[in-house]
Amino acid sequence: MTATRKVRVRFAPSPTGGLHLGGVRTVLYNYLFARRHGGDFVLRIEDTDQSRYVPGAEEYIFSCLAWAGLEPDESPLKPGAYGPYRQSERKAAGLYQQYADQLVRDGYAYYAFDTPEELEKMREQFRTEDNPSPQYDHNVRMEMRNSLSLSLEETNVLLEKGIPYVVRIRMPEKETITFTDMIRGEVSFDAGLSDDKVLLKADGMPTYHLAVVVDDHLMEITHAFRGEEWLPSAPVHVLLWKYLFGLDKMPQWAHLPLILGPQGKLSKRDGAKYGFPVFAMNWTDPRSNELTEGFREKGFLPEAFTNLLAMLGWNDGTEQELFSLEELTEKFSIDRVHNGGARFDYEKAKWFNHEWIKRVDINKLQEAVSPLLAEHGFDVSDQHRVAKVLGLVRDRCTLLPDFIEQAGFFFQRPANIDAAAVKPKWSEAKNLFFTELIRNFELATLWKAEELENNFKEIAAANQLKPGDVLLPFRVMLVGGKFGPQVFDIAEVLGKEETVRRIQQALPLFN
RNA sequence: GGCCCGUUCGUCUAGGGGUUAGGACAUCAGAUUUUCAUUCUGAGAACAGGGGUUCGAUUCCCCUACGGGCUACCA
Repeated sequence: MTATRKVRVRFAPSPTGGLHLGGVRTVLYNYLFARRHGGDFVLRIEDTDQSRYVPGAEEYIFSCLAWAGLEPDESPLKPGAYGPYRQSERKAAGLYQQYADQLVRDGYAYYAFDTPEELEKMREQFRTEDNPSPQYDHNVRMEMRNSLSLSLEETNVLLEKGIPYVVRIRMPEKETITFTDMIRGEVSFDAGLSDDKVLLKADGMPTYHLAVVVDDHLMEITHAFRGEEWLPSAPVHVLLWKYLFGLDKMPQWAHLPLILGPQGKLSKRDGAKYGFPVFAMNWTDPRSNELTEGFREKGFLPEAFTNLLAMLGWNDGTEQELFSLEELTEKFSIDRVHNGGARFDYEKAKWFNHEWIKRVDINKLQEAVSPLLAEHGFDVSDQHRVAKVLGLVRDRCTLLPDFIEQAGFFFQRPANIDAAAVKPKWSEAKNLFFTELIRNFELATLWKAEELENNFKEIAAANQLKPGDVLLPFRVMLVGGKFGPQVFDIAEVLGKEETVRRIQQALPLFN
């Protein structure tokens, strides 16, 4: 690793469906690392499996990153000097075949002509209780149909006849592969235990194994982050680097701990099962029409989302837990990433969101909440007023949709008045009080919370009532129920006319 | 089955040879807010087990257990 190389990292999702928590966290760590080191963050689309192509999945990934504020420096949408950024296009440009050929030529890989049926037959044949999943490895490769077991002539005949083939890596029988992972330190594998992975498929497409090495090289990637589930195939990649480009050029690997669900690796199924989102945004599978909920639609702020993701496996060594993206950029370091998998805790996730709703810039809050309010038919044309309302109720909202309930009465007269909360303690004195209050309010010239409260208390005293006796009825009149912020603040925002009208309309319900 | 990774309160984690093992979420109990939420205070709650190494291990090493991942012409 030459220290002088510019840091370049990449996130390489396959566009096969929604983008889940773990994926976004990988993006986040990539992004943070790139920013921290003045490097580039590249988004590369791993669409080498045509059979798994899902329309819309790619666009969906772009939107998720945009929403989370984790925009790449280079991507299919924003090509840099290392394009194309889709592997299907890179394949079309002939980028992979030559390396597969080179490997075969050098004896590190071979052609294999086995059909899927033959492979299945082999697995069945060798499957025992002790070996439930037989591999295509050095133990069996000489019994299969490939350029190792066949003579050169036989191989050439098959090749000339156009018999479909794949290129497989020839894993060395006795070799220990060791490399240093940024998170785990030194890890080593016995190469002979791994199977001869397919590098190039029969359709000419590379598999992930070939593509990731070739592309990381061509794109000059210096640090490669990915989930821990990739660790077992890392020796294949290391070997490929050694054969093709040299270990000194290999990026530094960092295998991120997994994000676990209630049981095992977090899956989209967990979301529906336990009632929390697992994708960044809502995703509807175009085939099954099945909807998987996203954090955005559930009502999370992007600030909270990135914050909680960052804390799932990383901390800065202090007791601070609330970090803006800017702060994270400043403080993130890969060696403070925890090794163990982290179980996702939705309760804590909500806490993060609550905190961010309380502290985020009011303009950003407005941006996120106004559309929601508008959707519910509330008039949000007066943005100044909306800001005031949000400021008043934000403390009591954990998820964005909570604003509908918490702020709704500012925009719409309550449909139901909780008279039952008031009636048992209602009295003629109170009725008189409110009649007088209406008169007083109608004449008010200064419509300010403080002023209103003073008037309110004076009138109460004049009627031999304690303010507390009439505060709750007043609240119920304005809000409809026993909730909401300071009642005089509410009255101020509601305005004179509306406040008076609500008192007038509710009063008969208590008598 | 094989291989790999991991293991501190229920959860996310700090710490690291000698600490009352710290914080946060959640839970419970109080206080404040004449609504609710916020806020505040407090409580209970953890080093998986066994061997070493050491004057001393939660911390270092080994084994076991447990958890997880991988074991496709998927990524």
